[in-house]
Amino acid sequence: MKTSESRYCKCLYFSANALARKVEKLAVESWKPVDLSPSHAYVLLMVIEEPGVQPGNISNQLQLTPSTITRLIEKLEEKKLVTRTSEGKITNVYPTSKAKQLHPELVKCANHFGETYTSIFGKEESCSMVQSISNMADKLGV
Amino acid sequence: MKTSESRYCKCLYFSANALARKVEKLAVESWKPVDLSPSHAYVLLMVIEEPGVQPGNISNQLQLTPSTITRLIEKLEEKKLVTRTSEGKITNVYPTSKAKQLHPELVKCANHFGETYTSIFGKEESCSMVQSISNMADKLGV
DNA sequence: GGAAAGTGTTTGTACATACAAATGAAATGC
DNA sequence: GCATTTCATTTGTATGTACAAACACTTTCC
Repeated sequence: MKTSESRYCKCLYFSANALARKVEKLAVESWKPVDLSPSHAYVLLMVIEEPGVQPGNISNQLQLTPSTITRLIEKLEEKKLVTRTSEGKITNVYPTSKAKQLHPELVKCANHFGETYTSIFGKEESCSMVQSISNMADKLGV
Repeated sequence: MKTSESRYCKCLYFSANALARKVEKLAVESWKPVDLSPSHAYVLLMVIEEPGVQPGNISNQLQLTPSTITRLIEKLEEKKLVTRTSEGKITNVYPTSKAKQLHPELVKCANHFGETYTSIFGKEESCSMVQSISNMADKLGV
């Protein structure tokens, strides 16, 4: 069933959620090769590309709450992909060598994801829509 | 932090999710007066406006899986807002009188929600964005 | 220098949703 | 007319995320 066949498609509530869920599905598929969920994968990417990065920083970049980041990091720690060290009130997260080895694969998945939706929507369209969507999110405030 | 300040804002994954989460927050706020979550409220609206509607139909319109609809209906049943009757393999959902009394209030909340985001984005912009977002969701298939 | 306010992180808990499998009923095929 | 497939719904279970409170450390200010 197409979203546009729904009486409720005219409501931002459903369209925004429907889009997010479908994008999520696509993303999950893209990251299957590394056996990580999209969120875990992006956290790991950040940690690899900026070793020692702090949870609060990840939280800001990924637009997820600090508690969510803690949970994501816990999982990555279980998988021996990152380690945490605490000094004082701040925590630093570092990639393990296992994670570093995985880096190229992660990048490949990220690219694949991007290419998939770009090929569906077209290049211009993709960029402008992502831009507009980010803009809307911003306007809706913190 | 604005979405646009994130390095990852250029990725559809984050922008779509960030938007959905912020819209969700706004919607939750709008439906506080009737003490229902947005999804519950929309299911209830459908049931009131189309008494006897079937879960599968609700599922299609609201773009949520059948199991999710079952859960939403269960909650509404607990709250004495709907009743279910099964004949054969099909189930019909009916509003209680309590629910019917609530109808005007529900409509008010729905309108308030719509007006809120329209006033934030502007009328044209709102419509065209909802349209584009629905379109994108459609293009992402099933 | 000690109390109060602030900051970064984690923990407890709750909710929305999905997927997969189970159920129960109807339709189809041979 | 029974076996098989299909369909609508429900149940069991898992995941992703958030909020609120707790914690641990820092900074500020008198």
